[in-house]
Amino acid sequence: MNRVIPKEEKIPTEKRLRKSKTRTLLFEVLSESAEPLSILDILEIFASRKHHINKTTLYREVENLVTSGELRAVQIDSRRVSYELASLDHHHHFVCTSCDSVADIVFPEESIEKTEALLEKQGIVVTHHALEFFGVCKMCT
Amino acid sequence: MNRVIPKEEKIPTEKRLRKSKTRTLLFEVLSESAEPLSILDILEIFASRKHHINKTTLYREVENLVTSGELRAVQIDSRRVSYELASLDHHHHFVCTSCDSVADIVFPEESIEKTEALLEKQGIVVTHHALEFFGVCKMCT
DNA sequence: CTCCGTGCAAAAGGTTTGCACCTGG
DNA sequence: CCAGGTGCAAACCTTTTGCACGGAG
Repeated sequence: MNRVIPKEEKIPTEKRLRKSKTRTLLFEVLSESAEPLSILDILEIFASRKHHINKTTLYREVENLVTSGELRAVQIDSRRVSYELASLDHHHHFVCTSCDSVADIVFPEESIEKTEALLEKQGIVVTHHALEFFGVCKMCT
Repeated sequence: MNRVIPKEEKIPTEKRLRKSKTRTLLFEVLSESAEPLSILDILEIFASRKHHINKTTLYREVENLVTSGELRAVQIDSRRVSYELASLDHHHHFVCTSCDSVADIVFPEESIEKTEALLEKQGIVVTHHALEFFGVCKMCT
């Protein structure tokens, strides 16, 4: 796992994150995963690796990393939020409604950019967008 | 030939929905609303109209209507699901992360259709998609 | 008379909070 | 030391389930 950690510009409100086994393992697990993981997924994987971690702690850890911009929250399942590395290239998801698997999708962004430009012209600030496709994957048909 | 005696099994037919004050009011409220409503929103509106309705009942009612294809579930807030009339033209949403308001967005579908065709060619069945833009609306800037 | 609509209580399941203690820098 | 990391219990909030009854068709 080779991650470049951006030099901090010492913004007073920002937490300085320390090293911790949990955080290291979290990045490891996320970069090995082909799809975004929910808190409960991560908890399970941690357990299988004999790293005992409290659920609450993990929730807080993940929130820290989302705030600091290292993780991205992804809403795939209406019941739970999943997370992926923010360092991944911008992409979208295909979600199989049968087995809940998730695959990355590349999508030409021009039309999205055009729409965003249109919105900006109306005085709206667009920060990000999400595009998901739903259906049945090859394995499930 | 060992002819199997046909069982009087009910083929899972759809529920026949009866008339009910709740359902009528639900459609009324949803068609008057400019944005998708969550269960709790609806409950509040019902209360303001002096129509007492149990939360559980509403959950079930809405689920029935989603199943029968009259409502569409929309995931805008990670914490709760919202609903809109399925009879609305296909569209997407802009969500203001400051005031949580939602506006409909028209978006050229060609690129999405192209991507869907590509997926179908890979043996994937695409049933639907969702596209949301997030940012700050005019009122909040 | 048979489903569907409804209410109430309680459970379920994901997420957050409060408090206390530990620990890296 | 001190702020961040951690654990535990309990609260919170949305959604689901079980059970019972009444009413439309």
